[in-house]
Amino acid sequence: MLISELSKRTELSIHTLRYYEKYGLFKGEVDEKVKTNNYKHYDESLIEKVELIKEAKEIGFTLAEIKGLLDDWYSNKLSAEKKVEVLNVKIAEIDAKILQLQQVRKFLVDGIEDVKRGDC
Amino acid sequence: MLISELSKRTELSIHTLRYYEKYGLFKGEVDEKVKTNNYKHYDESLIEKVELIKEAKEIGFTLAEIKGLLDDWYSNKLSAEKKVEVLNVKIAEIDAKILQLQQVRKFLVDGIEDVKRGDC
DNA sequence: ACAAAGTGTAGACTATAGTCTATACCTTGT
DNA sequence: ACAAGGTATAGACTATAGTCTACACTTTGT
Repeated sequence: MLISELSKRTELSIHTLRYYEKYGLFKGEVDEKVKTNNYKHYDESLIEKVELIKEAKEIGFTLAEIKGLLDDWYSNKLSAEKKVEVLNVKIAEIDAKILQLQQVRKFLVDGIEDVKRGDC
Repeated sequence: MLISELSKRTELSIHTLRYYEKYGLFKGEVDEKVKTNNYKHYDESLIEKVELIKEAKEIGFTLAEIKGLLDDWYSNKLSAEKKVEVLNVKIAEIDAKILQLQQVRKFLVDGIEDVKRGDC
């Protein structure tokens, strides 16, 4: 698919997608058979990858971190053990974030109790 | 306490604290009895408030959102019902974030399974 | 009394992550 | 064939959240 379809299906602007591509989060392929243009084609599987990027961003990972993870993942320079290790580090980071969220959540729930008791 | 103590105890730089103060997240009080300077004094209770700001930031709230919440909270313009409502909205946002984290976590855990099965 | 360290303000600078504009070329429908 | 719309690239611009510098004044230790 071309950039506009990718944009529609991922609900990211063409600008943002190009920014991500230039950043190195993914890349499209120019059809070598076509000499008249250099339109880039994006694979069906990219949809899922972009969705993951979106999720990762929303939960607070930076583009640099996401790129690092994707690079490691698709490099084939990493052994299976290393890949598992990389993933476990990220899982630990996520668990830490979940804990923080639960702390702030508790703070807010306590706040509601205070209000209901008239302490505020 | 003065700014340097606040900085040490919150582990935020003086620059950042001044930025937050100027942003309106909190404010120090100038001692009216002292005419020679306009050093600002910060209340003991601010430590906890700043910690909350730090937590909220880390879990992805922007300064604008945090300011909105704090303003509502300390405004006394809100009825108890409104306050509870505001808090419930934030709790719902946090729950959504936790769900997202769990989704990405699952993705990574599945990734580990793939690696272990040799799919990657 | 003097130097060193603390405080306040303003404004410049940086990094991250876009977002937009201009320009030029290409494709498609009629 | 031609207008309308799609694509690529480069570079300018924006917003958020700091971070740093310069300058002036104040406080404190010796």
